[in-house]
Amino acid sequence: MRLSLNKAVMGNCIINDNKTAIFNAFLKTKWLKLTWELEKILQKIMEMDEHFLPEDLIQYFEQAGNERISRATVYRTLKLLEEASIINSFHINDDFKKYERIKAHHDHMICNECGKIIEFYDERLERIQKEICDEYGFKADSHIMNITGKCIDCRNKR
Amino acid sequence: MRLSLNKAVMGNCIINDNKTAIFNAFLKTKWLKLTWELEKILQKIMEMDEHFLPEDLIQYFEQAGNERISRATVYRTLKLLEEASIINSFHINDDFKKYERIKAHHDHMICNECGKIIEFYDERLERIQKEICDEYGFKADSHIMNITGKCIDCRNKR
DNA sequence: AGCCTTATTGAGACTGAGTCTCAATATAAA
DNA sequence: TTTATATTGAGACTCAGTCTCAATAAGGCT
Ligand SMILES: [Mn+2]
Ligand SMILES: [Mn+2]
Ligand SMILES: [Zn+2]
Ligand SMILES: [Zn+2]
Repeated sequence: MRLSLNKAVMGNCIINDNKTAIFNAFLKTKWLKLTWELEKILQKIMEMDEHFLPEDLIQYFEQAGNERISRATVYRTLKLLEEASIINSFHINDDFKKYERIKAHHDHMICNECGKIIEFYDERLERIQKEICDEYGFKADSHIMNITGKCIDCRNKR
Repeated sequence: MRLSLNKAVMGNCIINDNKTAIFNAFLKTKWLKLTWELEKILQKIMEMDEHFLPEDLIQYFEQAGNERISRATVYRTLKLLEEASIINSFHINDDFKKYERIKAHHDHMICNECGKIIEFYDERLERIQKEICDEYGFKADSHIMNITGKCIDCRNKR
């Protein structure tokens, strides 16, 4: 199914949805075009669980009743959204790449018993990281910090 | 090629090589057997670059002139060595899983221009992580912290 | 040293996440 | 509306990693 980006759709997204406007601005800088598919994918990401797999989106857009978008387009769009700093990706252990919407920067604790992901942010950690980078003359542009172990709930079970 | 684990080989490895002894002890706890292949793989890892890919080992053991060990065995052995805490794995960005020998714990800065990996260790970082985990009642058993950006050499080129 | 149970090996088939191709189609700027 | 350029989807493809299974090796026991 191919729909055109008519005024009604534009009215929903470009005017009212901040994220779509940001994404469109990003696309313009690279002479890329905003399509109906990109909008739908971004919209779906916004209503989904914060941490998701590409496969989650692919399945959604394969389900009868939902708009159909191909796996190729889903992957292409995820790359663009990451470049546009709207989403973020990271690996948990051996598994696949996971994505999350970018809100404020945070790090992760991952329970290897129940799989729960706890987000935290600590100013001291960030400051010290900055100091260490300065010592090495390293200009950081991002970092990932994942702590794995056992969450409080799983520890209490027993 | 299949060789038996004769006394000469044992003499080289089990008696003299601390790591092989440790690995063997680990294997015993799981009723697994120490084979000539496992020894060769561990030995090769010890003489290789500190950060390596499974594919590096596979290629080595496929080269004419070297002992032949299958890709299945390489992958199986890497898993065992990781379980035995002799090696460690982590992801850099989108890429594959990388392994490294475990020495002392350290974190990584990764230059996304030249690919260089800088290792560092900072007591303050570790202490604060511990404090944060305590706050959440989270029992950490490991963490990965990778900072990506531009190293000093790449910054000076220009 | 030899027996015997159990674990390991390698060839190659297989899986599945992610990429690529290309003709048909949509976008956006003029 | 026209036109140049970007995007899409179907499905082939890649390739890291896993699995299968018959042949073989390890090592505990006597
Ligand atoms: Mn998160
Ligand atoms: Mn390292
Ligand atoms: Zn848990
Ligand atoms: Zn560099």
